[in-house]
Amino acid sequence: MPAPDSDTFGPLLHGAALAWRLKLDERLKPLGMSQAKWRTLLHLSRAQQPVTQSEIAARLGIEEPTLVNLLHRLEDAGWVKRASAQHDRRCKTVTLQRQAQRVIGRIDAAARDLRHELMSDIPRRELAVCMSVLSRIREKAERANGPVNGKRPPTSKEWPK
Amino acid sequence: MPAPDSDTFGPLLHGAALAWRLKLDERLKPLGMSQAKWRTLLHLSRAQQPVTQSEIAARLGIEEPTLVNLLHRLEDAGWVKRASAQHDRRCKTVTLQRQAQRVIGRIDAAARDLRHELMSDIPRRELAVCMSVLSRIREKAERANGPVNGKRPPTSKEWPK
DNA sequence: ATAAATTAGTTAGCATGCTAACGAATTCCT
DNA sequence: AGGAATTCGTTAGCATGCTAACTAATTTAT
Repeated sequence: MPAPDSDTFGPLLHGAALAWRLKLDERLKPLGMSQAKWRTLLHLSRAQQPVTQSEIAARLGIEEPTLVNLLHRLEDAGWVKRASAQHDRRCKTVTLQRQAQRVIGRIDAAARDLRHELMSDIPRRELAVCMSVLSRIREKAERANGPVNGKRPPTSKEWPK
Repeated sequence: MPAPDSDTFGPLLHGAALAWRLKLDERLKPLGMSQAKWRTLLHLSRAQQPVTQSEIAARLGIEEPTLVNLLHRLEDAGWVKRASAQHDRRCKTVTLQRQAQRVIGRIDAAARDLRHELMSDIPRRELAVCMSVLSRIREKAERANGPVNGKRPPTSKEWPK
């Protein structure tokens, strides 16, 4: 027996992540936002340079085809605009429309508020232990031997939360 | 400043949960399994009585329409069978086919192996701290005030992992 | 210089989740 | 008993992820 409660760690980890995500989604819904959308907008707002689609996909940890769909919806909703890049006609640069600039502050604030609500009264020492455990688990899960093939997931996702 | 690394806890939590799930999915893929499917099969295998669809949905933490689709795929693949219940003609009971019984042991073993690989060399005291932090966060995320409406998520999901 | 390889974006098709709206069966109330 | 409310399962339609296979453009290598 490695650890007393090892059998419930999985559900707990997934439950905590799920509850966090659902709560933020819930709060951002009135802004017409969903996780996929606001993550994309936040990333764009932080970029100094115009960004290409593959850069965004890599940063968000999703595949390009997934991003294409997402950008279509964001474009239809008037949040972003795509244009061909001059230096490389294969690329398209994605930029925020004016109205998107306005909501980004609200998205940021909601994420920050939630983070504080969820973690403010947890002693930082415990938080540090928890984070170190999670790091090791993520690390191992990303490197663990595959089933038969040695396939590897795309090493860690970014979460601008 | 509540905690030094509070800004990266969100990404870390989600990254760890994601990496864990991806790894298990990866290992079960050769069995023709995906998370949604093996979770359903595991639940059925543990039920003593025949189970109705709404019971399964509640246990898995998904909505009924979602389950309908999933059961269609499981039925097409020959894993489960549906039949109308006698006591209540609105209900259908779901039962495992013989071939499903055979893979359940393998699913269980894969989940157990992974759990041990990921957590075996983490000191149990640290694990306990981590779990207690995650519990508090999940708890709060599930109870935190909604955005405008007082909507509540369905309080914690089951993970037979 | 030009054929081969690579890269960026797209489309097609699937898996997994959701909400809304509905039909059929059952239960509840008077 | 009989109409109203509830419950179970379904369909329809959307959001978000994936892989595979394609086009167009650029870079690399001969």
